Formats: sequence, structure tokens, C-alpha cells
Amino acid sequence: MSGGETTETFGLLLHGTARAWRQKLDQRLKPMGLSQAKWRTLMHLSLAGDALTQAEIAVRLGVEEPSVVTLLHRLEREDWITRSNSLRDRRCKMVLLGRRAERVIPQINSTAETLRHELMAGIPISDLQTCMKVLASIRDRADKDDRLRSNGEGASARRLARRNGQTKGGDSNSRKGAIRRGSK
Amino acid sequence: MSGGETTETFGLLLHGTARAWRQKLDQRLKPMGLSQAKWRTLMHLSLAGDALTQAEIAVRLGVEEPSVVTLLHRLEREDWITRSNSLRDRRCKMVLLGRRAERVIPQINSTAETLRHELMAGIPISDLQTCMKVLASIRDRADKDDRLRSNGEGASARRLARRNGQTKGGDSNSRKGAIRRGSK
DNA sequence: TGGAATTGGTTAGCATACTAACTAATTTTG
DNA sequence: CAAAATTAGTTAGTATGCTAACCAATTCCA
Repeated sequence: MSGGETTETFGLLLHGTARAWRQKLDQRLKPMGLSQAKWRTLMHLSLAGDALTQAEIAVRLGVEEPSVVTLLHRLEREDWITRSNSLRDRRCKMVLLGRRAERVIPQINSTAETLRHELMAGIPISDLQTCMKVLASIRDRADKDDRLRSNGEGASARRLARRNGQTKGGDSNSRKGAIRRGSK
Repeated sequence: MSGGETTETFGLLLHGTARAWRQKLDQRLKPMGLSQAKWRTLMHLSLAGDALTQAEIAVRLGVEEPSVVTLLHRLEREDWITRSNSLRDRRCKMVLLGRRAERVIPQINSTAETLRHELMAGIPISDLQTCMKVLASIRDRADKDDRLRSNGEGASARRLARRNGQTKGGDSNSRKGAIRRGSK
């Protein structure tokens, strides 16, 4: 309708691009036995330099905890990481990179970076920046929970409360679906 | 990594934005019993105005055929579409929108469009255009199969040939988003 | 301090999407 | 025309990711 072409195609483009990128990367990481999801996990562990809890990993990856559970399970099964119970907090499990992972991480990173360069080669920096600004703006808006409240707050709120009320640092951080991709 | 900030964040941003958008839309379509994948399928059927084969749908959605199989299965089960064998070509199944779908499609479209407007409100058109240009450029590059050739073409080509050779003829809307990921 | 709320993790079940491999039908070709 | 190649669809198995529902620890606080 009004928006016409520009708006119509945007969603398609966005998804198509994200998927094409992911598939390309997966295809290149495959020979190393990895995928983007796995690589990103190892990446964050590597950057952290220290053991992380599953919840922390979930936040960094921007996915829900149950997704992390199976992801880590696969990574552990393939010997990329190890999990151990925390001594401080018996609820937590600390996730550590295994030797195997440490050995290939540089290789993995360079693969990812090579791809980035290839895909963005020749695109003016200013265009990239504009693009990123637009994407960030869209994401932030989409991440924001519109109609929160206006909710009776009554009965059903209870069960929903569980995973939502991560009243962590006082800000309404973990809104609903979101684990708030780092935004900050 | 050398690339630094700009490049490092781009992939994250891209994926995060695409996902945030999809989740937002799914969340709004949910009350109508739909998801983005289902909505897009109905959308394309509606635009086509005519029955489509599953292969055609796969191309338009930009996904593989096996994915379409289960997607259509779910849609059929929920009574959004019907499938019937083609009289011309007994290999084909023609997919048609059901009444139920036709009734809600306008509503669905307007939901999707409202979201688009919301997410892109306030962003200068020129920025959007730049962004789309960048995305399209990246996607096209990622979609392209690098190292094709240099392939002996011999033995292994055989099994890959199956799903790749979309040597469709004339119309070849084989456009971008298409399916060509295995590209020979 | 003891019960309520919160937080970390898990399980179960579903949605999407992919690759590999197979069946059936149609086209191409030698 | 018959064998070979192609095309449409399916099945099987896997990877990701989500929500709902739960358990077990930990914190809060009245």
C-alpha cells in the first residue's frame, strides 16, 4: 500500500540477507565441524577469557536459556567445551573452553572475518554506517515491548512472571521475549 | 580482530535485527493463528492469484523444498490451504488458498504493514534506501557460490545435481532470494 | 528466621529450515 | 522408442530457537 516498494521489500531483504550470510558462514565453518551458533558461543567464551554461566552465555548470544542448554549440550558432546558446577552458587554451571576449541578459535575467527570482508568489500564505509544505524534503530524498536502493562496483571501474570521478571539491575531489562541483545 | 568495530558488529546487528523483526511479527500474528513463515506462504499464494506448485512456492519463499513440505503440511492441517494433484503433470501438487485464508489475508497484511511502518518510522527514506542497497549487495554476494567451477564436475556432481539444476526456462524469476544455494 | 520470590538450569514439545537419499513421473537423447 | 537425466515431492535425521512448566538453590524481607 502506501509504503510501496521500499517498505515491502525491506523485511524480505533483511531476512534474506541475514540468512544468506549465516549459510555462507556455516558452509565455510563446516569443514571445521562448526556452525555459526557454535562458533558464536565459543567466540564469546573466548572473549570472556573466563568461565561463563549458561545464563550469561544466553544473554551474550541473545537467545533464551533453553536454547543454550541444547547448544551447549552439542558443544560438550563434541568436546568443544566442558561444564562444571560452580562452587559459589550451586545453581550455576560454569562453562569452559576445551583444548580443542582453543586450538581452532583463531582459525575460526579468521574465517568469519574473511567472510565479512568479502561480503562488505567495496561498500562505502559511510553507507555501512548508515545501514548499521538503520538496523540498530529498527532492532531497538522491535525489541521494545509495546503494550506491556494494560495487562490486568492478575492471574495469568503469575506464571508469566517467572521468566520475565528479571528485575535484575532495576531497569526493565529482560522484557519479554527478549533477552535484550546487549543493546548496551 | 582487525576489522574492528564496524565489521565485527555488522553480522550481529544483521541477525539480531532480522530476528527481532520476525519475533515481533510472529507475536502479532499469533492471535490469528499464524507465524511469519505461514503468513509469507499465504501471502505469495494470494499474490499469485492462482494455484502454485510446491516448487514454485519454495522459490518464492526462498527456502528448500523439504522445508515447504512440512510448512504446507502444517498449513493444510490447520485448514489454511488445500493441495490437489495436478492434472497436467502428475508429479505436481497444486496448492490453493482455502476460504479461511482468504478471509484473513487482508487483516494479516495490514498487521505486517503496520509493523513495518512502526519499525521504520522516523528513519529518513534516503537512509533506508542506502541500507537496502547495502543489504542487497551483501546478500547477492553471499548468495553467489564462490568456488563453484574448479569442480571436477565428475562423480560428486551427480548427487548434487538433483536439487540444484533449476534450469527453469524463460521466466526464470530465479531471482535473488532464490534457492540457489547449492548452485552446482 | 522461615516462607515467598527470584534465579539458574532442565525437560518436553513444537516451529522452521537444511541436507541426504528415495520414489514417481516426465523429458531428453542416442 | 528405451535408457538416461531431470524434476516434483517426500521421508529421515539434524540443527536452531522458542514457550511452558518444573526443580533446586539462593535471596529477600516481614
